[in-house]
Amino acid sequence: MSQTVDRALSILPLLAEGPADLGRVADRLGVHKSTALRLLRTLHEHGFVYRQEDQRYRLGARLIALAQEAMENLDVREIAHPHLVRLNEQCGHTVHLAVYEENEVLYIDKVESRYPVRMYSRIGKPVAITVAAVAKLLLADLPENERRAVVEKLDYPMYTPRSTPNADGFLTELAKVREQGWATDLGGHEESINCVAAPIRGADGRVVAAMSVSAPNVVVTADELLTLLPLVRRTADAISGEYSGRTPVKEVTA
Amino acid sequence: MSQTVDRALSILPLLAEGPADLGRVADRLGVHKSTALRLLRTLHEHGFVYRQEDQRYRLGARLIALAQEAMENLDVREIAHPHLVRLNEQCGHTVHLAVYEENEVLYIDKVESRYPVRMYSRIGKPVAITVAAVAKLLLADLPENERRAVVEKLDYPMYTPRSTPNADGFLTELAKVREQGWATDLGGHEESINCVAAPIRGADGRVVAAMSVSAPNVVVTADELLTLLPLVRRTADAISGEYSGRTPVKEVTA
DNA sequence: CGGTTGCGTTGCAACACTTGCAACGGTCGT
DNA sequence: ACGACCGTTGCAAGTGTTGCAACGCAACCG
Repeated sequence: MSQTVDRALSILPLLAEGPADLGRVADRLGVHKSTALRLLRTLHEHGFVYRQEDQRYRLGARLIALAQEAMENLDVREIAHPHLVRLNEQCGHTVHLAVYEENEVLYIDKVESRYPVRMYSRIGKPVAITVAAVAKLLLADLPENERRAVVEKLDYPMYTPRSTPNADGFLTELAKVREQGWATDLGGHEESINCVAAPIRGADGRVVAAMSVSAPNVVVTADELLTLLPLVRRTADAISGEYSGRTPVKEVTA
Repeated sequence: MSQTVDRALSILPLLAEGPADLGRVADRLGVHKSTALRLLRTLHEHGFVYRQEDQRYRLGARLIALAQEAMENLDVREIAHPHLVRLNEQCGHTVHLAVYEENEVLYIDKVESRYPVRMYSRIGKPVAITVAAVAKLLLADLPENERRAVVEKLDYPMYTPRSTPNADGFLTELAKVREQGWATDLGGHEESINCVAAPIRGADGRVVAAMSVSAPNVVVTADELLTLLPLVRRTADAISGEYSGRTPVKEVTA
């Protein structure tokens, strides 16, 4: 909607690929070097980009700090965290918390497995939306029309033979998940990793987040992991209860 | 330098304080509502802001994902991580990795203490720059004039009676730190928490990052923590060596 | 129930701001 | 020492941005 801002913001994902010099940024944006320079300067003033010694631009520290604040403002996260820790203490596996936001599912918290074999994932990383157990729960709860729209637009990469192959299969899966109130990912993302997930609901019953327990086959079989389902659901329900109980609206005085 | 972009970017820190509606954003920016609306729309298209059901704007998911990528691009981090983990396995305490960037010191990695009592800190959170041990190391290595400039501009909040009180005291401390090649924070930030830190240097000898071990008094006394100094320094040196050894330039084909 | 207030939204005309150009200055490599 | 390359700056042209005023909509209240 605003050309100038649009261009400036487009620089950031570009720099996320790695440091780039002025010429490169200008080329990728399709604008004159001087234009790119001025945009970069503005971004720099705000700390969104950083200029390293070799004069190339990198993403800046303020971006990281800001993202941090963004996450801390999510109250689900704060409420859920102690529950996630306790669950981890009980079962020992990796515990994740995720939310949905405009075509993306994002991990917003994580407690690491206590077993030596750990799965790779990072807070802030967009989730493999077509296969992750938490993603299924979050998408399953979207209003009918929105859900269809999102599902149609997705890609369905075959991470493994058991990955969700296409939109139709995914819709069927989502229907099942919505009905049963929990979800799994049995080797759909990484051959040897399974997850069980349960939804966290707000006072109105809508799913506001989802949590999961993940473990590799070498530690527990899928069947063994499934025996944790009641525990996971109880934990999710506990968080739901606490979350709907009060609405701790952080008031910022004008 | 670019008014439009400048305004747009100013919206983000503003939203970091908490969700805000259109009117509020316009007021804070000092522009007409329609202008603010268009800026917000552009930010929205790029996923930097999110519109919640009550129509108010929040920081968006893409911001978090971008910050994530920004951190993964820092090669010190990647190299250091396994060393941090090993150090944590050896001593059991919380291990931090931090870098300096334009007047801020930022934690970019962390391995949690294995003791039940943990200190609060978060990756991405700007560090208490006047007292943290890692901050001292990073600032101590700045070129004379830049160091003075930064130190003068800082605030010196008295978190505890042992916090650095003012610029002069800080400069003295930095001189000491530079000379001895390591730093401590003994209850300068939180009364009961102590840290020992060591610098990580690039091939040219400049400090590129700093790492620290932190533990509360209730677990180990300051003296006991200091006995870990050799171990911390060895770890830092190991990282330095590996970091200077190769320059794994991530090439992105145009 | 109708009027009022408050909010987000849109089309438009004026003009401020952005844009690309051309030229400069520095650094590196030959 | 020369040329090539990259970042930087002043300027004139014009495009994109801005504030305004008017609209639609919901909530609130008399």
